[in-house]
Amino acid sequence: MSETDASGPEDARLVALPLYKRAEEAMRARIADGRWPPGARLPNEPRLAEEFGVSHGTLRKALAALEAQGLVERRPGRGTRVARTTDEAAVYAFLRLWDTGGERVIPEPLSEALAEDTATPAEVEELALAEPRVWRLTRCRGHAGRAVSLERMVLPVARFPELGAHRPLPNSLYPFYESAFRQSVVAARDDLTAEPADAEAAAALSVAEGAPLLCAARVARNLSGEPVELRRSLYLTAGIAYRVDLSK
Amino acid sequence: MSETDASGPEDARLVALPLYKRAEEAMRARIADGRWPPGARLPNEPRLAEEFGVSHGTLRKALAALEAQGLVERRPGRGTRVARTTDEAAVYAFLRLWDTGGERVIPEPLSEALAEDTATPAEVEELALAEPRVWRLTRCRGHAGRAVSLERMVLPVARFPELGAHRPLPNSLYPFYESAFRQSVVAARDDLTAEPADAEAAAALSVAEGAPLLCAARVARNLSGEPVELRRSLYLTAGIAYRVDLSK
DNA sequence: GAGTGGTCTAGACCACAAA
DNA sequence: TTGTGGTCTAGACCACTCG
Repeated sequence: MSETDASGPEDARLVALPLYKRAEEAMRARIADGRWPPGARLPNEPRLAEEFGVSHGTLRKALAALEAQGLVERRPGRGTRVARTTDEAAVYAFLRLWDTGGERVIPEPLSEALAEDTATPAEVEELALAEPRVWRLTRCRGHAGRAVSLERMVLPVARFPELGAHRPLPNSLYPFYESAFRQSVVAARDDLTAEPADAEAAAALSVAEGAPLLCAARVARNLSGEPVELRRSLYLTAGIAYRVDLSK
Repeated sequence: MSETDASGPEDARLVALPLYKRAEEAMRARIADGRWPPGARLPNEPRLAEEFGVSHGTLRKALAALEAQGLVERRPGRGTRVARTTDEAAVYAFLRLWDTGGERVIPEPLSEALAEDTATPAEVEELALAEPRVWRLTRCRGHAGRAVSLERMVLPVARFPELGAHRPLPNSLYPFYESAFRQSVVAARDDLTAEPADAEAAAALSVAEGAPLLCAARVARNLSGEPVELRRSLYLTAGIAYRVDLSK
């Protein structure tokens, strides 16, 4: 049985791709556009193989790639489901804080402020905005009795309508983006620098102005690679570090 | 043909592992212990499959895992080789600096100092040293006409004998570790913090004492997971950032 | 017991690289 | 031309989950 997104040689863009790659991209597209929403169960392997016109082994190679990227979850005897950002592993993927004792750190919310505003030209560029209205969310979070981070988020109003109706916002924003606005964050880039504390950060984190803070400037993206959120986090790295594991 | 490291069910520790995993671990062991040194060419797939007593497809699944981890390189028509740390991709894996223009930054050496010393108790612990003699290597590197990093490395003398005979050391240390001392770095963990510049860093980087610097505290490990190098890099993040790509 | 994903095989054919 | 890795198939059997 032929499928529009697993089309044959008539599609010039896909004709050079191996079958397993075509099946992978077809399934990725279904997840990205919502035909297979987070949590949805996929047809079983024989069905998918028949649908895409490939063998069992080829279809499994495509599914293995999606699983490796954290897009689907497979369990023997249970089936294959579209992964949710809610899952613990996905939350930790974007929260890289560890304390000196070797334990993960999850800061708790201390305060938040939300306002609607017009994006700066740089923000319009970075968020690829067609319409310059954005939310500005500022959040202070703490750990072990003291404030450790000041985060300033920029969110397109077009992607997050009525964000103000959901306050106070939950501690974990990405699962909330997914469940409330169908905006799944699956990738992010952090540019890390050391910055002197400005007046607002100094007050929020109880340090002197000019004290060294770790700054993480983030662009968070969805499955289609579209920017969804800008975030500038300032961390007071006393007893806490931003951990990065590197490998060949 | 049977192999000691691809043994049959008589090996209780491995009996539960699937065949592709056993083949993968057997090959990983050969790379780790030097039977297959960096750059060495592996037997072709049919030979390996016969040697491990598995089918073509199963053997390929094991090789694919090693390739994904950057341990081997495979090229159609050419064969499979053990990857070298020298390869460009491997060097960049541990150098995460980008400038604001979106270009990679590779700092050039400005000065270096090397001394033999006794490791602190913390260093003995982190490097799992049986013998406390270490090299202390301090290096200052620059980019675009100004000093941008001050790096302090700690290397076990037992792993790096006669390190002093190789001065001046090359800019890329990890390929040098591999070629000169058979010490391949395949993984590292950076703990990032913001620190005020001490007197030495302030002088080396031409900033005021107390100025914010990005500090990367690294433990670099070989294929067996053994710590090979401790490194504390201080970066002047003016026009430069430490970039991290995160994904589910 | 029915249905799911996980493993493994044996063989075919292809594209690529080097002698 | 020879040998390499890359793709794909058809079918088998297993382990797990759940009703």
